[in-house]
Amino acid sequence: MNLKHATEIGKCLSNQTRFQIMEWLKEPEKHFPPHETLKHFNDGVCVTYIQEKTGLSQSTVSTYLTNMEKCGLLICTRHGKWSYLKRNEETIKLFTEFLK
Amino acid sequence: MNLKHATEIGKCLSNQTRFQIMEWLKEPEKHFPPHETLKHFNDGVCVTYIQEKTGLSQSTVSTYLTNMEKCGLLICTRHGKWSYLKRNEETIKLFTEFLK
DNA sequence: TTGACATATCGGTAATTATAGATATGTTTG
DNA sequence: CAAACATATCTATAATTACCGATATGTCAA
Repeated sequence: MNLKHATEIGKCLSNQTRFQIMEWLKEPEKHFPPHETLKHFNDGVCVTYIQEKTGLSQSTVSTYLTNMEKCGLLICTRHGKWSYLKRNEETIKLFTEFLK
Repeated sequence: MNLKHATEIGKCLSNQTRFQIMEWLKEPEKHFPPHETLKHFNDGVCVTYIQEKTGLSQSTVSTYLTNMEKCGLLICTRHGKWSYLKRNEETIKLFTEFLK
């Protein structure tokens, strides 16, 4: 973790919807309906569910999630036509340790 | 700490200069010259020193610091005509705990 | 292969933020 | 009180980000 990387993460956390997504993903089963094909949330939540919950457009949320993945806040796993997102606790830890 | 407050902090940390200030203030004696009137850095560093180190204008840095104080990232102590800024470790802790 | 669906990217406009200079406020000192 | 100095606030413009609709890409299932 360096200053530039940490600032990129700061940018992601500078928007209430994006920060909210990070919070929702702490407990997916609490905030999202179960997926049709997957029985668990091991790889997180699909883009559509997140998008619907935010109330923003598909393109906006897709861009959010892409950037959040780029800076390492989220991990994206593809299963068929779905992309599942989960928190990257490793990066979160590095970020918080860098800050304090 | 709630989502709105955490996002305000995120905004402060979304700019490289502001994040840098947080880092400098971890070890003031390492990054700033000693003050003329105060022998220690117990209350942090004066605005002028921070401003000079950033290379940005006085008004810009003053606004940065004001906002960083408003969201609780910094503590401002006035000594005569100088304002001294130091990190607010309490808020930083609450923020990092909220995120993880 | 084609249609349906999930996600990503592009291109544009509105909103917000960055940043500075000018000016105001508050404090010390002569 | 007046001058000098430290900091804060105001006003304006440039740069960036927010957000959407349209379109492209990728995948599955018939």
